[in-house]
Amino acid sequence: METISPQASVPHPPIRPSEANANACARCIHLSLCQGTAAPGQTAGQRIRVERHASLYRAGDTVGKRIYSIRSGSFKLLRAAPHGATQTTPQVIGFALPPEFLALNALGEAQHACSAVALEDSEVCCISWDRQAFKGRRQALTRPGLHLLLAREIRREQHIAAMLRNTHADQRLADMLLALSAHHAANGYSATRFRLPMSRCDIASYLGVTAECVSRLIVQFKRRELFQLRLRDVSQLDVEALRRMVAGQAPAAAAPAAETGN
Amino acid sequence: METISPQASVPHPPIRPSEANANACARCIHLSLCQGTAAPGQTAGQRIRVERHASLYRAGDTVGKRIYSIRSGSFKLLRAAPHGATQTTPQVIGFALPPEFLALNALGEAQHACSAVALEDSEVCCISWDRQAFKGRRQALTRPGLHLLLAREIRREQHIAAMLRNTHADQRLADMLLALSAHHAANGYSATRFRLPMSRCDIASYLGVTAECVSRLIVQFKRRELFQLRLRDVSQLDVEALRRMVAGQAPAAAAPAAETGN
DNA sequence: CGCCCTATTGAATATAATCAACCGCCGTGG
DNA sequence: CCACGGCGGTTGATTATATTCAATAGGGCG
Repeated sequence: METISPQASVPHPPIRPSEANANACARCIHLSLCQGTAAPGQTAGQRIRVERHASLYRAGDTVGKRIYSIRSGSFKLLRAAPHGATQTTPQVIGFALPPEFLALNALGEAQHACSAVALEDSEVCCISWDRQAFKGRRQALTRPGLHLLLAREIRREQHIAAMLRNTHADQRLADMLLALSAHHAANGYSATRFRLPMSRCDIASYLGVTAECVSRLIVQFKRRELFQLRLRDVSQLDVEALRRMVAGQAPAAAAPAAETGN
Repeated sequence: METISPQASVPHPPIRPSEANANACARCIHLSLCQGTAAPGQTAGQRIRVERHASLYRAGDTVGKRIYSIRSGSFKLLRAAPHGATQTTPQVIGFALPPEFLALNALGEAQHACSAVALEDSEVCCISWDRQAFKGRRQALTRPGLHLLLAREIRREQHIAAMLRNTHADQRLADMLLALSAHHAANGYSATRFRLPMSRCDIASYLGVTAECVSRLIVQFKRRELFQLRLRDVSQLDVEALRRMVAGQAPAAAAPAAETGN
C-alpha cells in the first residue's frame, strides 16, 4: 500500500490500476453505494495511507481521474489562493471524515482546485471515474451513486454559504459543532462526545472569523454550559441548545424581496 | 408549451415526456454538452415559459427527475429556511442566467431544497436525468456531461463560500459584478455594460449584507468610477480595478495553520 | 395624480477585527 | 536535567466595518 508522508513535497505518482488491493471493497464502508455485482477482485480500489500533515493532493496537481473515499482519519480542504494571486495564506474550505469522499469537485477537471491535507494519520480508498472503469464494471461506484454524491456535495456547499451569509460567529460555531455531532451520530458514534481533529486556526478559517474570536466563543460556550472542551475533546454537547442558537433569531443579512419582489 | 404564472401557487403538474418539442434541441444553447447522435425528435426536451416572479419550482416540491437549462431570462435561487424553521424570510443563494442549469442540486433527491424564481419572463428547457432516459439515448445530456456540470457547480459554490468567508462587503460586490461580467463576456456579450436583473435586496441577501450597505457601496463605487449604474443598468465597468479590489489585500478571516499545522 | 414599493441617506450602535501581550505545551538541545 | 524556542491557544484594549433604526427620495403603475 502506498504511503504519503508530510516530507513528500512532490505529488505522489499516479496509481496503476493493476496495484489494486483485492480485498479492499469487502471491508469498504461505502459498500451501500456500490454495485456489489462485480467480482470482489475487480471492484477493489487502491488504498493509500496519508500521514498526518501530508497532502493527498494539492491545488494544481494533475487530477488522477479518481475520487477518494476516506476509510479512517480526517482531512482539511484548503483553497490555495481564494481569489487573487496575491493571497498568501490558504483558506480552509471544509473538513472531511469517514465515510465521506474527497476530490468530488475535480471531476472532469485537469487540475485540482484545492488541497486535501490529513489532520491525522489517515487512510483512503481510490475509486476511478474513468470512462472505461464505468464501462467495464471494474468499478465500485455506480453512475447514479456518483450523481447522488455530487448533488449532495452541492447542497452541502450551499448550506455552508447560507450559514456564512446570515449568521453571527456564535451561530457559525454552533452549526459546525452540530454538523460534526450529526455526522458522528449518523455513523454510530456519540452525538455529544467526540474529538475535534482540527486546530483552532482551522476552525476559525473555516468559519470565516479570526482565531481570537473562536477562542472567545469557546469560553462563552463553556460558561453557558453548551459543551465541555478540553484541548480538542468535546463532551456534554447540548445539541438542543445549539440548535436553538442556530435556528434561533436574527439573520445578519437583509431579507430578499420575497416572492413578489424582483 | 407550458407556462407558469406568478399566480399559480400550486406546483405545476409533472411534464409528460411525450409532450416534447421536436425542434427544441436544434436551437439549444447547450448543444455542445449534448450527445448529438440521437435523432432530433428524440433528444428534445419540453420547454417551459416562466413569467416574471413565478417559480419554476419551490423548496419542498417533488422533484421531477429533470434539470432545467435556461434558454432566456434569469432566475434567483431561494433557500426557504436557512437553518431553523423559525427563519421568516427566504435567502437568495444564487442567480442563474443562460446558458446555465437549474435544479442540479436536486439530483437523486425527493424534494427540492430551494426555489427558483424568475426575475423576468424566462424560458427553460427540461432535461431528464431519469435512468431510462440515459439508457434509451432519448436524452440530450450525456452522463459525463452531467458529471462536469455537477462538479463545476460544486466549485462554484466553494468559490462563493470562500468569498463570504474572507472578504469585506465591497469586495463581495466587486466579485459579483466580475462574475456577471465574465459570464456575459463568455457568451458573446459586453463585459463592461449589462443589466442587473435582480433587486438591491436580492443582491444584499446574496452577498450576505444589508440592502443599506449595498446602496452605500454603489454610491462609493460610482464615486470611485468603478462603474456607472442607472437603476439596473451597469456601464463602463472597470474590470481591472474590480479585480484588484477583490484580489487586493486583507482577508477578514484568520489564516489557517498552513501545511505544517494541524 | 397619487399610491406603493424600491432605493437611498443619515445617525447611533454592535459585532468582530486588529494589535499586542501572555500562557502553556512540547520538542530540541545544551 | 533544565533552559530555550516555537507554536498553538488565550486574554485584553482599541478600532473599524457593517448593522440597526429611522426618515426621505424616486419610479412605476394603477
